[in-house]
Amino acid sequence: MPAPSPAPRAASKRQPGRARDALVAVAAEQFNTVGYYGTDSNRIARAAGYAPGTFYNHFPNKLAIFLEVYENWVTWEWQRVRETVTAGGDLAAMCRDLVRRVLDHHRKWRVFRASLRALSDTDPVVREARLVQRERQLRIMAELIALLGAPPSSKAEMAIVTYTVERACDAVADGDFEALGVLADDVVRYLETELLRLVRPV
Amino acid sequence: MPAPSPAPRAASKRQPGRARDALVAVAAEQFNTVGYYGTDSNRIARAAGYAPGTFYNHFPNKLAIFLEVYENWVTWEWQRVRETVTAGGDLAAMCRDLVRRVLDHHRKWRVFRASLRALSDTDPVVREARLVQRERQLRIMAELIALLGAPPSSKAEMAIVTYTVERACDAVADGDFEALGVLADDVVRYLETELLRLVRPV
Amino acid sequence: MPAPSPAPRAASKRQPGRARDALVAVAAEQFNTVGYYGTDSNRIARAAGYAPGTFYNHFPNKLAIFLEVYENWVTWEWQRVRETVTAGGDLAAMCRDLVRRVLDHHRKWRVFRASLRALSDTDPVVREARLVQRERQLRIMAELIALLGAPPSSKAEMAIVTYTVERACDAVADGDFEALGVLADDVVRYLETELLRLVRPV
Amino acid sequence: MPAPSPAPRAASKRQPGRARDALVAVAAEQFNTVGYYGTDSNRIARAAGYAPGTFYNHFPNKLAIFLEVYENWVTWEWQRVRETVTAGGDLAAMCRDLVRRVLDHHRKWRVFRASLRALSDTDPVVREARLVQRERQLRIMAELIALLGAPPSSKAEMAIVTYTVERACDAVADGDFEALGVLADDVVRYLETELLRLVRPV
DNA sequence: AATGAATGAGTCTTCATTCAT
DNA sequence: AATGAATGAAGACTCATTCAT
Repeated sequence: MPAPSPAPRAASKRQPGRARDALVAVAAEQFNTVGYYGTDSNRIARAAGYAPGTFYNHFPNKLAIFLEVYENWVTWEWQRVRETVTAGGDLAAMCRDLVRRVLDHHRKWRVFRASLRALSDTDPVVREARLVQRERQLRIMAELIALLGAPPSSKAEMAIVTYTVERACDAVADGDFEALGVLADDVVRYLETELLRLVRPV
Repeated sequence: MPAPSPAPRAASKRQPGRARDALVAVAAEQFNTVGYYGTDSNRIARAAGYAPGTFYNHFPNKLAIFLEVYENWVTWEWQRVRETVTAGGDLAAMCRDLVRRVLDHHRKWRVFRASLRALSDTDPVVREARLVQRERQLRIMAELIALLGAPPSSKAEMAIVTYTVERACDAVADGDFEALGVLADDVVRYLETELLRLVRPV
Repeated sequence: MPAPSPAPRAASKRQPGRARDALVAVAAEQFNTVGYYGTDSNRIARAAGYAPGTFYNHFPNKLAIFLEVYENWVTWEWQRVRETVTAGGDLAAMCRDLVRRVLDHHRKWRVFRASLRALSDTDPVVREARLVQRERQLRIMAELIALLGAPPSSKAEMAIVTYTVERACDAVADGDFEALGVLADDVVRYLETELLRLVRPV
Repeated sequence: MPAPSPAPRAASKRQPGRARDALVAVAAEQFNTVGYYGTDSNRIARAAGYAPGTFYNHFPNKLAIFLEVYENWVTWEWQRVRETVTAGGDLAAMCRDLVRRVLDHHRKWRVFRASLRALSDTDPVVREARLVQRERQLRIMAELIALLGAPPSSKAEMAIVTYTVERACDAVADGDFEALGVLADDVVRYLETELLRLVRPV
């Protein structure tokens, strides 16, 4: 029995797609600040400049926007990877650049990734979404390896490298190594080597 | 941490330490079933055979019991590792056994580990606790390596192997590899090799 | 993520069963004032002198307390019927008294009955509960008829009379007849006759 | 009220009255499926092939369309009754036919009638509307009785029969009798007899 | 006449935590 | 040590209604 409400506001907001984008942007920022459970859908809407109800005009529930943020995140990451790869140049330098960029991305999205990892172990929907994104990443990886003229790697190899790099980046981003008195540089070098091995042409 | 035991009968109450143990056992099981946020402190108490208030006679808050479960978890894991190492025998066989056991442990505590990973990225208290346990693990690892007569490894090396094994085990436990059509056996072999490299005497 | 809350209040309230009774009483009154959909669980609790959460310590949801009010309602009604029947005396006078009392009861619970009727056509749980209460009423009716020495009626007869009386009482209570310019007395006389026919010994 | 027709194609829009009819048809179907409170005005519009705003171009609020559905319902019911009566023939056969048709109608609109009954006990506007329709029904009834050459009945008599038939039909439609193990046939025969008594010429 | 994005108060429900007994 | 009724702030989600276009 919702009571009648007054009319909507700002005319500036009536552009279609505007609200959805604003919502996703704010959600990404919130998830990356206070985590999934610390984020409240009403706050996302308010912070984006809308009323709570607007959120549910664009997403069926909180999880849906989280999944959308996730998909965007993967897209962003691989766009940067592709940029680096297509820029060409020395292989070793490229690997260095790659690791640096991926690391930056993980560093920036530390808390969001924490939530993602946590949820995918608890929520079947997130788990499924993650699998989908992983497949996507493997496909892109294979494509980029081919682009470099390297021999195709086995799915197992690629999967292991993907997980290793990802986890290591998360760890560096989380400051785990640093906190343990280990130079992150050592880890970075390790990752660069692993990558180089993967993309080195015969 | 012994496997969760059934809730104590009324008759078994009022024995010192009894309630606390029962609560921790039930909490471990709950965290490993529905995750941290899915676990209800009242429910822990009830499932253990006590009233909600009793929970707070033994733990200041929900996080405290989670941390206790975590510490128990680490203790238990390394007890098994130590057993395997001290049993002696062929190095390669030992590594195989080690990986298998650790894998089993992660598999069994899959959901709990998911929550732990998630929380440590969001909650500073959990993060701190995790660091403490990591140091502990590194110390135990160095000790066991020495026990085997292998040359001491760098902290970086050990940390990397620790993270790699841990993440890989989590991934296998989560069925990630399986879902991707990659045989987990390949991963297992990879881990065995990494371990062997670490503990091999000069 | 509910925030920690301060301690409970009034010591006078800690008597077990007290809260539940107060909640049911207030709920009955609310349902009978603004209907099921107009009643809010937080308001029930507050009006009973408790916090919102207390409601859910006693009932799983709003429907549950509605059902409890319903069951109580039936119990009250038939207690009054039984009183009248066991009081003995002239059959015709008894029927007059019966109709008057049932009518009073329906008049008093007009709005609640409106909600009950509406819900039982929409909600399968309420529908089921209603059937259960109907059976109960039929059993009591048969028992009372036997008590009066009247020959047993068929289930069909009793069911029809039950429905007729019930609907007619609802209609009178709702003021339908009155509003139509028909004297409610005519209806009442009709019901008395029907009842008398049912309970008249051979 | 003709049976709800499928939502109009885009091509059929912009014809005067078209939208209003489509909205009413969909609303009737929705009210009869999920009840008044289960029906969403936005959904009515969408299902009819229009945007939410269009709904409020044709009706001031949700209640208004409900009332319109109700009026249509009554009109339709009495059209069928009139058809049967004017068809002439044997009185007893006619009464049988009448009861069957009214029963069918109630059966088909079971859930809608449930909502109507509920609302009229809670909402004064619906209550008023119902009274208006009742008067209308009584007028039609008197007219039809005269048509049959039967002596005029008292308003009380007609009102009682109207209520009885209505409630009994609702009960049969709801399956109440069936659920109680009573053959609906018995009820039907009872209603036929009551009707016959009403329309039988001296 | 139609649109549809936006509104926002309202409502149910949860659960970590307290404290008088 | 144990109890368990009570707390109450928080948060997800709904939906009748509006209005600028």
